[in-house]
Amino acid sequence: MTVKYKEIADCLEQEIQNGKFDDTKKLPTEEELMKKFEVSRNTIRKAINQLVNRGYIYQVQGSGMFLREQSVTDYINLGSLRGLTKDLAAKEIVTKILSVQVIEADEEKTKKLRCKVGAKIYYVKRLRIVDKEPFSIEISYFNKDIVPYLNEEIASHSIYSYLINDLKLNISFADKVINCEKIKAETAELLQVHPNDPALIIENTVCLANGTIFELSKSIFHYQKAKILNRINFQ
Amino acid sequence: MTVKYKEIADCLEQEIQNGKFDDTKKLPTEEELMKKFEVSRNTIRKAINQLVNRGYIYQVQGSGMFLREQSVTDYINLGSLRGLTKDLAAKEIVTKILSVQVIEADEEKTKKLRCKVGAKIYYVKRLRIVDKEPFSIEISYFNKDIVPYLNEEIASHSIYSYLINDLKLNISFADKVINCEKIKAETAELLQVHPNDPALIIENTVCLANGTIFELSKSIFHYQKAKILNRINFQ
DNA sequence: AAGTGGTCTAGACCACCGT
DNA sequence: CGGTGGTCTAGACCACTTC
Repeated sequence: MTVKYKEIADCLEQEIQNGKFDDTKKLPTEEELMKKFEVSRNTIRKAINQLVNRGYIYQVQGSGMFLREQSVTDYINLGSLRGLTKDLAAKEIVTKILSVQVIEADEEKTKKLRCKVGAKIYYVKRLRIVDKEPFSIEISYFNKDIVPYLNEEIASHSIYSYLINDLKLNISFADKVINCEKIKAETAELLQVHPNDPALIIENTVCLANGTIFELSKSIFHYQKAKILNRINFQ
Repeated sequence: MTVKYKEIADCLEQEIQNGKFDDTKKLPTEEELMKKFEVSRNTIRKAINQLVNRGYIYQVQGSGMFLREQSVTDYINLGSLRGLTKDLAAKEIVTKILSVQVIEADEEKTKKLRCKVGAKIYYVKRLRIVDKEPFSIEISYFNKDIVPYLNEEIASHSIYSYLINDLKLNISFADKVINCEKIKAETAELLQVHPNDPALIIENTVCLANGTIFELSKSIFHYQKAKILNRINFQ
């Protein structure tokens, strides 16, 4: 991960977050950045491209690179694959474990996780509490071939930190399907809403860099508390 | 728009959609594509990058480029900025105009559209009907400086086709905020659901390449019919 | 006309996958 | 080990914005 363009992107991201360009809303030119970081133009452009994709800036040909409006806190960031802990870093997040166990894949899980019937998978159900109020229910299934170990201790913090930093998993891409439904009675009770109230749902299929599916998850959000932000660029 | 890498990306996209690589689920190597299209490696890689961002393929270092699982046509594609007509191309879409008029910006619109108080803006309210059933209500506000003309005729087809192909607007990026709410009585009636049923909401702020905001919109979707798909890549 | 981003080339070397 | 993608460089020319 010691790659020049990512280091530059992370550095600039930090500077943006620290408000370094807030007065002009404008970044240095590509030439200036080339000199500052002592790299070629393509490397600068690749770093810049990261910031564009992360939703921080936009580029105007002939004019420059400018900050995008609005802070990104308080929203679930659909574009990141980092989990709630990172999205809502400014808030206090408590996780209550409802279940962590190894189960055998039934036919549906086999199909969705693309594993064999009877393969071992981790089943994790958690209640996420944000600023002391119930925020979401998260039900996850992990392929045990890829996530060989998991326990309540790990699940009560950030599973994604564990997967990335400890297991060194190379998480690469995901499909996310969003819809809304009437909430079921048992879930409603956990989220402290009424049965048949709305619920915002995100279903996730997450893959490693080699294309292997390693996680399925379903998150059910409190309809008054969860807002999803997605910044997109036309291509 | 006659740019090599985009032409190559569009060509490969077409081939993917035509099922050309369905047997192996694998694309030709970069070298093969360089020869086929007679361009440099960087240009091929830029084209490939488009396909990755559009959610068609993933790359595995040392191994090759592979198709992602088929994206179904029944989803609203959050990553595109093309409007419902393109997202649900396989379906019959009918648009019923509820209102098209020029209004003056109030304080709230002024702030969100970043225009002057009293500036002229188009207000468009439409009911979208998919396969003969009510699907969504779309309320849009366009800055009249940028969209000088609009009428029922245009609004009853694809506004985005008009903006891109006729007005030659350079639509570039957008913020999308998704949440869900209890639906209000008047909207419920239009979508043929019950008051207080769930509603899936997408609020959109859309910008041109130079950063100007030109559209605000709010789409209220039928909770049982709308599903949003988002394909993301970890960066 | 000067400044700044967008496209494209040619070539080098590295990192990872599979045999 | 050969094949294949990932990173990086140096330089050229084009397109758009701004003055």
